[in-house]
Amino acid sequence: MQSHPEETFRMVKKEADSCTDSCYTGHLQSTLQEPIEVSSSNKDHSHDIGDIDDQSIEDSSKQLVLYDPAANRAGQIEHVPQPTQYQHPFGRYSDPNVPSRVLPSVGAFTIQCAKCFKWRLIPTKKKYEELREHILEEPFFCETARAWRPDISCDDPADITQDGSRLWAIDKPNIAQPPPGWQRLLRIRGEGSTKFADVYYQSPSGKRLRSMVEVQKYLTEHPEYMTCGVTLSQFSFQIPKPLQENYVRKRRAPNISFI
DNA sequence: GCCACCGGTGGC
DNA sequence: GCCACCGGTGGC
Repeated sequence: MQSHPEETFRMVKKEADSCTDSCYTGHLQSTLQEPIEVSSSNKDHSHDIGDIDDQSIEDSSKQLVLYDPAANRAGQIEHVPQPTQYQHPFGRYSDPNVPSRVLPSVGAFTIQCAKCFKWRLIPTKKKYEELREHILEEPFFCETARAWRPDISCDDPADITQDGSRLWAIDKPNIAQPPPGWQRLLRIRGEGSTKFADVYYQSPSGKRLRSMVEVQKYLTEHPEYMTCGVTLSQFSFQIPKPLQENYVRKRRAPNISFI
C-alpha cells in the first residue's frame, strides 16, 4: 500500500468511556485520526456509536480506529486480524428478527503517539478534527493529550489496541475542519458494499451536500457563506480506508459470455 | 414525496 | 485500482 502517511480510524462503540460523542481513532505516522460520524443521524451524542438503532451492539465490532502504516511497519501495531476473525458488522450481534439495518458507526476517535506509538482516545469529534487538520505539521504525542488528561504520558498503557474486536480504518491527514456551523459527517457502509463510506457536509440550515460540485453550487446560491469566509478549501470528501481487507467488495470482473 | 443509502461508472 | 460524482430506490 502506500508508503506515505495515512490515517485509519476505527469505529469504536462504547468502551471508550471518555468519548462522549463519536470518536475515531487514528493516527498517522505521527498520528492522527479522524472523527467519523457514527450512527444514525439525529441521534445525539449521548451515546456513541453503540446504540445505533436498535439495541446495541455492544461489542466493539463497530469501532473504527485510525492507525498509521508507518507504525505498523515498525511493528508497533499488530497487524489486522484475519478477516474471518472479524465479525460482520451486523449479523451476529443482532437479533435475527430484527432486520439488521445497523451500520457500523464511529465509536471512537484515536490518534497514535508519534513517539511511543500508543493509541490515545480523543475525547470529542471536534478535538479530533482540530488535531487532524494539522497532524502532519504538528504531530501528536501523549503529552498533547494532557489538554484533557493532565497526567498522561508515554508511560501509561495504550487507551486502545488493535485487538480485532473493532473495525479499524485509516483516516486521511490534514483535512480542514468544517466551517463554523457546518458538520462533516461520515457514514460507514455495510460490509460488502462497493465503497467503504460516504462523507457528507451538513450546512447550518441542515442541507446535506455530497460532493464538491454540490458544495460549490450551494455556496454560489448562498453567497452569505462566502461573505463570511467559507471557501471550498474547507471541504474534503476523502474517506478513510478500512484496515480489514475485503471489507469493501471489489468490482466484479465482467462476465464472460460465450456462445 | 423525501432522503439515506447503495451501486455503478467515467476518468484518472 | 481508486475515487469523485451522481442516479436509483427502498423504506419511511
